[in-house]
Amino acid sequence: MESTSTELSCGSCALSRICLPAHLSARETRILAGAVERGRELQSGARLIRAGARMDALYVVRSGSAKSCGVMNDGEEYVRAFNLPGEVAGLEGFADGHHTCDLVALEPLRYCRIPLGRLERLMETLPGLRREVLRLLGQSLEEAQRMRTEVSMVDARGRLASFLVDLSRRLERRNLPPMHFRLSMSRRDIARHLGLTLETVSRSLGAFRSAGWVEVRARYIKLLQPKALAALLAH
Amino acid sequence: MESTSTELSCGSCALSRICLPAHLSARETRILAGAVERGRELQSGARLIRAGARMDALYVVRSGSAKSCGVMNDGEEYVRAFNLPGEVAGLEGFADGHHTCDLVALEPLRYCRIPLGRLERLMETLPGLRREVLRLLGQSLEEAQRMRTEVSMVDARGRLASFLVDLSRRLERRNLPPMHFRLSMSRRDIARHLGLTLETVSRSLGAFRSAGWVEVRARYIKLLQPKALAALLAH
DNA sequence: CGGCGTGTTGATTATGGTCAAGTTCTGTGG
DNA sequence: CCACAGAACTTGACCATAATCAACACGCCG
Repeated sequence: MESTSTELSCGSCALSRICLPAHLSARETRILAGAVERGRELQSGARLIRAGARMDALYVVRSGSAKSCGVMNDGEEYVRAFNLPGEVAGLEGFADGHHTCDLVALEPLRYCRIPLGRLERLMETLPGLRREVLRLLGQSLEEAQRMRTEVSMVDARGRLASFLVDLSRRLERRNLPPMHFRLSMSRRDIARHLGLTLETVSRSLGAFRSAGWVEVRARYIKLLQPKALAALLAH
Repeated sequence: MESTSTELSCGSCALSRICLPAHLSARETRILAGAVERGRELQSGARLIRAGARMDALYVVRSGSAKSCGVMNDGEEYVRAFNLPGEVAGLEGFADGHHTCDLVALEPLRYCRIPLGRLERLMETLPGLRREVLRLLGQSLEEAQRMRTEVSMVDARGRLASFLVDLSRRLERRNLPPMHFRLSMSRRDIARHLGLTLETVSRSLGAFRSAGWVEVRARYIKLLQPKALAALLAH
């Protein structure tokens, strides 16, 4: 949990428009920055949060990406979410003070950490931060509920299309190329996230490629006709 | 939004152990109660929250039940949640200040309402209320994420069994008979909630009946072997 | 009693899961 | 740099589950 002087503060962080300080005033951002700890770089596969562990902080991805995942009682893995830079993970721990799923790095990962005690104290005095945490939770809730209806109402290709389009949109917000990117997660992870098998993910990608909507080479994806993909959502 | 003197205050409400005041001190409960408005009785089918409307309050079911629902772009209805007495609805509105789904009464419904402005002001001074709202959001998030993995990993009977067992558990918390109850929602609503068709719900119920696990007469359900139902979740 | 909404049951079909065989990618060590 | 091994991915054949289409029964209202 070292913090060197060369590290960015929230105010000057490239992610400040996307991350927690998004709607905070300059003063609030400065105060929040004082509570943020910067973690050392983790390697791929490292576990930042463990299911069952006491929730002691919020974690924010600074660079790299992660998956929020766990195992069902039958041993099958599930993937609740993928986390890109600027996204906050571990919010579900507010339910009872314990995390219910793991947070695992998908590639070399840097992160920030906001100890819960300090967060609670800051929320007492910073109304903007209070609103922001509520907004984050509301957003995660809305997202989870939307995903749930999608999994139950949309077919395999529609779900994969939605996943790709959503990913593209999130990359765009981060000023990363939205039409040509590398998937940091395996087909299996995508499948577990969308409630499919990896074979179906593979086949659906193949169908998109045959239709000329995407170019696929291993984990590199190029969206050629995002509108055609988005149209699959209408069913 | 009338409030008569015969109405219960939060402190003496039978739901106080389940509802928002669950983890508040007596003092905090008393202060919260001052902010709570009691709505008049709505009839079945009435819409308490409309998708797209500005979020102006939190709503709590006091008696009766409701569904949180909406329509997909293809016109199909989906059901995000059913709300029992003591449960808070509309939390997803924290995302951007607007509701994304309707809240519809399934039977004659009474409710409480906490205007957002007053809630925010109270959260400034009541740390317990702050924690409680975060807990509620965390719980809804955890629930939505759990449901999502369930819809994608568990088969039709497993999902229906889970639904019945969960309903039973929630009724028990409210000191209502957990083994013999009336479903306030139609088969269609259950199907839309679980990502199934109403035929599949009907057939699965039929299978449970044949197995001797439940008694079904119209909307009246009697759980005979809840353990057998719960065992379906292991898959 | 009649009519409609709600629910049940049956026959058929289609989507995606399962099992299996191969191919490509990636990283490692000679 | 190449050879190799193991993982990740693709593709195919077959099958099971639940969706669809359809007919019918029940229950609740007038």
